[in-house]
Amino acid sequence: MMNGFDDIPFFDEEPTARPAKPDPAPERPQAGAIPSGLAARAMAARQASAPRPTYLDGLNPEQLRAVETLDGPVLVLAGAGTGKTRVLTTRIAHILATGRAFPSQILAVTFTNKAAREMRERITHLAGEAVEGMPWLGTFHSIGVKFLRRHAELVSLRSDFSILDTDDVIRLLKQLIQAEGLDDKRWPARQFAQMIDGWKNKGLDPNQIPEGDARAFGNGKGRELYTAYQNRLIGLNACDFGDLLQHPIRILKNNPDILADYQNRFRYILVDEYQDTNTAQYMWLRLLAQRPKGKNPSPTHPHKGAGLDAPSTATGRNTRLADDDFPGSDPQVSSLPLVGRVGEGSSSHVNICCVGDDDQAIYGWRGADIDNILRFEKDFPGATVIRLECNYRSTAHILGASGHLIAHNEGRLGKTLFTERADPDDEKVQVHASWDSEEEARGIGEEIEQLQRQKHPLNNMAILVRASFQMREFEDRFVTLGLNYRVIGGPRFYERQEIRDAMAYFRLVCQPADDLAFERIINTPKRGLGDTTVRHLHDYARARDIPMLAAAGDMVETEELKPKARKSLYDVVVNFKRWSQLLESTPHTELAEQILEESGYTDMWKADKSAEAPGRLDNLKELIRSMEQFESMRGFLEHVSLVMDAEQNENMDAVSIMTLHSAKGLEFDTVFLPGWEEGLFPHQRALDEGGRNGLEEERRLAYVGLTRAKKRLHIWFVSNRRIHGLWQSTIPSRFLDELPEDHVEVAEVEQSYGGYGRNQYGQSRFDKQEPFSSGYSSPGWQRAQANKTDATRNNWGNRSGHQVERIGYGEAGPTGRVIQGELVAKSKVDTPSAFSVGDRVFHIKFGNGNIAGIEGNKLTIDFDRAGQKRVLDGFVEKV
DNA sequence: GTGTTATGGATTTTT
DNA sequence: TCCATAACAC
Repeated sequence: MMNGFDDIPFFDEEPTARPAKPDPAPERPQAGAIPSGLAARAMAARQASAPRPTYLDGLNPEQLRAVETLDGPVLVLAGAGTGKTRVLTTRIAHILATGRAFPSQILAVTFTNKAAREMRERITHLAGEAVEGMPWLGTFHSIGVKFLRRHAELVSLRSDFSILDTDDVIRLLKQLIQAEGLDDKRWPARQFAQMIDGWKNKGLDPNQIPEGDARAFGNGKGRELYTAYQNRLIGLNACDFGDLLQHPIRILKNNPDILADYQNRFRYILVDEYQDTNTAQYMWLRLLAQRPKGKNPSPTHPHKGAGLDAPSTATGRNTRLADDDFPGSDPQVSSLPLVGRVGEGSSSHVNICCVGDDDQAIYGWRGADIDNILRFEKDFPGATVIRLECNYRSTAHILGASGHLIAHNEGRLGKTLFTERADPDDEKVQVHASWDSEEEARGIGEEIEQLQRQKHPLNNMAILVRASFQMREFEDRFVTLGLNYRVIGGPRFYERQEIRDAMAYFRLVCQPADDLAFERIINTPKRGLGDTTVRHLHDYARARDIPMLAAAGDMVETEELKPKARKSLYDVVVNFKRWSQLLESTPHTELAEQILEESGYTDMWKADKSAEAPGRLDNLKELIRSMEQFESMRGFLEHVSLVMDAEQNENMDAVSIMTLHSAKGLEFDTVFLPGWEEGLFPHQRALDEGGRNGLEEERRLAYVGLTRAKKRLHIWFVSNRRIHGLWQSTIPSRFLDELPEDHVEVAEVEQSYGGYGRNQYGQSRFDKQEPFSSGYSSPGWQRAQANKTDATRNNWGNRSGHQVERIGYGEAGPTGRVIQGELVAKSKVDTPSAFSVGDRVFHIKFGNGNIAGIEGNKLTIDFDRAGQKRVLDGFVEKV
């Protein structure tokens, strides 16, 4: 099987020693010419006798080493809360300050826009304005776009290509699937979109995908469909997200001169969150991090004498370096006097610095390959590996608990975090048991209110859940309590229907070939242009290989359409023609408003009587407002396609609710982790689909959760949870067993709730809870343990009495406890229910009742006290 | 061409 | 249970 990067040579293929570089004596800056900020500090740094620059103050020895080891490959293993971002930003400041590179010669990649933004801000803070000229600081995707806009023609695109989001992609794929004569229900476009995404994450084009993969979809037509999709994208002058990396890789591979150009340009490469890189990103990095081949234009000092602040110091010019002014291309720059210690960075290795934490790799499911970080030293021979293990975030208890948990994973690079903080008042990690998710939400609400009474800001608290369905219960509870909360993640501004519709109008005006935009809005608002008309247009356009808008322009001249549709379509065509003409002459916000007005789009929502309509109109206004910050409509569209998020209201004091995934990188004084039950966390599907690796990723996710907390960490689990409308009894997460006793205690269960079901139908397992300090010996805990083995049979997705596959480590873990039932396979067989209608049964949560109906293994039961509920048959017993 | 009922599926998510 | 999407009737 081709892996797509056989032809990328390794770094050490060219072991030739670099020529000796000039090492000019630093010049003394001229009095009065000293600019503020970075340059001044840089100059100070350059003087042998001068004290070390202030931006290095306060770094610990490892951090300092990570900042100052500028030559050759460096892997910084930065544990949670060890100052990763600080190292990264200081390192860049240091490179700039020592004059080793221009801002435009540094490639710094992140995964999210947020991380890129933060990095830019912090470098600016450290280094002053010079960094605003860092054109190659951004996400993999934004850098990919920038590259691709320049070289689009090499992959048959025009530089004004549009970027499709997942929604567009799915609609397009659906068309293609139907065009192949396949049943789009049997072969869902959504699933195929994920497959394509997976292939692109691995850097595979249609010819390279494994035969098995190709056959697995669409009656064996996977490869044809993928090919057709790529062709269609070119036809649409569009890219999907994967292409933003795929196309650049292809361009770099096929054009050695371009590759060499960029290899020369990027003197320093920095990568954030390296553990999350996928294969394609790895390939791209590896291409760029190679030594230029062949006719090497003196890589040692490609820009003679171009120390960073040479221009700014000497002339005051160029404090903001434009995109293209990398040294050598600008005679003014390259003729400036030699100032910095240029060329010192040269060695036999490339200056790539990757920062990451293998213990926080939680994106395997979307193509991230944790092996990239585990393999670093092999990939980059002679690499310096620096471990940041001093944690500045959490208490010793939190650190102890999380470290103990993550130690259960195999295949780690291995770090042990420590803290210098030792406060006897720090509380241990608390584990709370509750009866069901409602009580869980109540309990956490109480705790929050308690903290609030002690004047702790809500902004410093967060609830981190495994799956987003868990959020609702908290929201409901907080609404009744009148407690401010903020949901992070969730549906985003630019994904709202009205925003996407409006954007489709704008897209079509800027890019008349954007058929997907055309199809989205041609009948929005309703114009009587339904499926049949669209199909006509589609066929016409396909037959002549022209965009649909153009086809519409043609067809209104013919008699093919019914008069009504024809008139309607004519109006649309004329409108778009007019708007396109106004594009250059009218201010873009004005034009945007005009488009939404004249198309009848805003009227559509004004006429809508539903509750959401006014909100949607507000959103449209907000959209126009946010356009103001951009120079043109095109610039705005580009921004939106890459930056899908819009900032939240941060002025309000509110508890944050989010998934564990979106919590990565954040920290809070108090963190609540609800839902630590088998099946939910670790999630059953992760176990089913990912096996041991899946479990380890779940454990890393748990580790991420634990390490978000600075002072207080409260973990909760429930005995009963409703999943897909069915009540199921649950058992505590195995991760709870993996927490060390000396840092954890079981919180007292407050009796005040008197929740329904609790004392009526028997005691909760944790009613008589004793703290962990007495060992895991409390009756409740023992019962839970007993239940655990027992309940494995009745576990999620498992039907009563089915066979259970046990794959254990077999060995005692660090707790000294044997982990059993490591993975619980999902049963696929539906055995007929052993119950019949009318049977009298007992359920642990709802008590006694009579079976009213049976569908497979799902029972509908009329309970004496709880009313009618649906439960799985495994959770009731005959009485 | 549009409004209403059935069906099925239901981690995690960035760009 | 609950949501989105899809087939169906008007």
